[in-house]
Amino acid sequence: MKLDEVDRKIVSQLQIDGRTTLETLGKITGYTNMGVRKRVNNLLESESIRISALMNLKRFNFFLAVVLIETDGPETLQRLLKRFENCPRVVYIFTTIGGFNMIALVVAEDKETLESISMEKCSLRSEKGIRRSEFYPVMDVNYSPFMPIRRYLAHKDLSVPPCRVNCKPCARYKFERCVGCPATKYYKGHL
Amino acid sequence: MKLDEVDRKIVSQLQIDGRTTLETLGKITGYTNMGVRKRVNNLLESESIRISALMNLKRFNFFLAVVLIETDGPETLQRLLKRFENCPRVVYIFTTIGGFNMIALVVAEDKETLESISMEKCSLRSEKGIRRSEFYPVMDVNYSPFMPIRRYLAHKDLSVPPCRVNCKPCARYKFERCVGCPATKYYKGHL
DNA sequence: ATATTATGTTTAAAAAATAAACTCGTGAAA
DNA sequence: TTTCACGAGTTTATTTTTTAAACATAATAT
Repeated sequence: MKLDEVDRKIVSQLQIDGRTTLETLGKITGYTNMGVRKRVNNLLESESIRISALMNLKRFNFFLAVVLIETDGPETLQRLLKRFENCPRVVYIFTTIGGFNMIALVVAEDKETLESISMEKCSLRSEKGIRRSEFYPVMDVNYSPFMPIRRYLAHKDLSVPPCRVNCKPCARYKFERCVGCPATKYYKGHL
Repeated sequence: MKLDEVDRKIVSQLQIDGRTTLETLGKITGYTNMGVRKRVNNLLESESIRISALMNLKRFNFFLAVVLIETDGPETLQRLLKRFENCPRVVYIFTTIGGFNMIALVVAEDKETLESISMEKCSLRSEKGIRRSEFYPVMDVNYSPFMPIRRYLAHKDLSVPPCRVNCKPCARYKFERCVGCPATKYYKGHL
């Protein structure tokens, strides 16, 4: 898949404002609104692009961290991927080659909760079969504070978190040092 | 800033489809289209959210890498941030605390070019004052292949790249092992 | 008590999106 | 060469959406 100059202009504009009208996109490209419509529809239907809401981390005072993980083999890696597939705190999970074979970006509503997902049973690092891991709290997201936080996973209606680690028995949750999982009923935060 | 249940539904839907009409959002929330319109406008004007086009890495066969950097102090860090501010290959740069103080996500059109931004003078790692760095090619972006590649920076009209490192004298560029900088005229790739 | 502000609704007008039929150039097959 | 199908844009008429403005109403501040 390759984009020509017209697609490029369309995508650039849609990155700045994903709700730009077809009329405006037409003017930018020198096409009619119907011409540009077919381009945009193609891009969307072929899944070349997606137009999506990003959240401003600064506005919401969200905290990010990068987690580096080395597993003892591919089974552990797969287990981790499966387990955190629907975790609303996971922004990205990359599998990599090199010293670490998994790198994740995770989000929390406050520092205390970030600490929970650094150490507790609900943490990526808690999985059996992890040889080594490092945890880097993010101080600044430079250039642009907008991130694709998976809000639709924070539906607050489950009784067991997607990762299957119940918050209730956790001391941090009990003593109000962690807001719990945003996908469950007993969530206490504002994600 | 806090989102209530209505905002939450709006943002969730806009994450799935950023061009969802106000009518549809109204139905989802039980509001009129004008009611929901004010919510959406507030979210956008307060910069709580942004609606933006993301690119499908798989469709375009893009390659990602995570770069970990430890600098000798804050000056080097600031210099790096400044230098790569408008680099179209940078997806994210985080400043972190811990063993590494900078973590970046970079993108390339092919493996050869990825290698360039791992080692060449245009690489994040080439900056003076870097004590230590690691480079992790991403094998898989799990769950969702959509990423906010900064396409508007790939305008292909500069004569000197934003990072100020000219591609022309570079052997990799000369021997077609690197497509060069997407912000410049002599770019040979398809970003 | 009395403004004031934040939120939502209604209405009518303007703008945008859509479906369908049409045009034109290109490239493959007869 | 001719013909036909196809992709990419345009035009037009119609339907949907968006928008602005005036109006409600409840909560908050003075």
